[in-house]
Amino acid sequence: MSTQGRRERERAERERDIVTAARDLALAEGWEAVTTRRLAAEIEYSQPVLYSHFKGKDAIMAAVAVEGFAELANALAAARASAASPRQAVADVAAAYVAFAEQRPAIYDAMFTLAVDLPFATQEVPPDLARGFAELAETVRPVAGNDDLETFTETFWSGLHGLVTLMRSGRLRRPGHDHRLAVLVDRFSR
Amino acid sequence: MSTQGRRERERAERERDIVTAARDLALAEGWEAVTTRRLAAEIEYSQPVLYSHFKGKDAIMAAVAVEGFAELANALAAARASAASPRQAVADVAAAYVAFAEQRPAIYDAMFTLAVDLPFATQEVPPDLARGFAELAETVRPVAGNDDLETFTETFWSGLHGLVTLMRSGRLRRPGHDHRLAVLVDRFSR
DNA sequence: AACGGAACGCTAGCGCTGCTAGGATTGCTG
DNA sequence: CAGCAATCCTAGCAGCGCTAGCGTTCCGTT
Repeated sequence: MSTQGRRERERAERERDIVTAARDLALAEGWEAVTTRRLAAEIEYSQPVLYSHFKGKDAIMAAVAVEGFAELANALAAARASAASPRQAVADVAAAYVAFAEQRPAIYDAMFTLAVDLPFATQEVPPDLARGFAELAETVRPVAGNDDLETFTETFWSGLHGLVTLMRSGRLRRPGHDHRLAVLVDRFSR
Repeated sequence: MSTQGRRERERAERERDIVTAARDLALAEGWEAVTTRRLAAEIEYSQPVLYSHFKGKDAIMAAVAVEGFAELANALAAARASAASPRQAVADVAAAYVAFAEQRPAIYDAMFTLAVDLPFATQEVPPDLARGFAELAETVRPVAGNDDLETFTETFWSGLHGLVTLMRSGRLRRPGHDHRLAVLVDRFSR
């Protein structure tokens, strides 16, 4: 009876360990360093155990991404809540978004550039992803003007995403970063 | 005398074959299908031959990317030249950029998401890349207002890049695509 | 014209990847 | 206590990018 309960608990715990190990390893050394062998060594189990929890490496990355969605949503919500004005909120939330991407590049990649087996523009979007998007939408609502809010939000999001990815891959010079962000925010706040 | 000339010619030809094969294969089946073995089979030489031309697979991808820069620059130039007005030019060039990315996703990836061993924000930017950027800059000059032109261009570029990447990875719904592009262009044309 | 040497392209193989089949061990159940 | 079921490990597969080392072919020189 309680034995089964304990085993399920241990199993859930181990699943968390896997995701945590993947996350930490990715943050420290990038996703190319996250191999199933290293992951297995990290949790002190053999490789095949991973596959009794996840369909494959992509699914593990997806799990890390889902964690990231929650973090990002929280960061955006905090930035919006503490903003002095609706206009300032746009700038603050944008800055929070960029800061998140810069501080956790590997997680950002898992969320928005790599793993594709996550549902996005469908019904079954991960709740925390929807929450983050909603935060963004509420933030820009006052400046959306006549544009459809969802479309407007997606476009603003794309701008942020473009800045983040181009800069981190070295396509944009590091300086000027704040200026570009300011231009983006300004153009979407008029 | 002429023997050496012939060999150099053949060698150059073979190098072109490699890049072409890589490009075609990537376009047809994506970069994950482009392996050094398949590439070698395609050009009907053995694998190690590739390494006498390029430092590695990344260098081959970089060569494909450089070809892409020329194509993109041409497409942007054509769109700008045939635009009815400066304002319309912004929309047309943006549409041309997006169309390029959609029609040649693999090449776009090599140019802007994958290969990193290309110089970007330095002195030795590939000429065709600089040309493409210059086209973009000239296009948006009339609408840049007081913003620094280079910064403004980079930001607009980021917006386009964000739209392109998020949509192709399934993060944005396919419909709405034209609307989002319209919003972006509108916001950067005011 | 014959030879020494360099350039060339091949076969074979290394260490790594994600992933899986099969068996041994463990622990619960009747 | 016997039998069964779940669990986890060892071993291995096919594929990856890349390279060492050998055999051949062709060139320049005596």
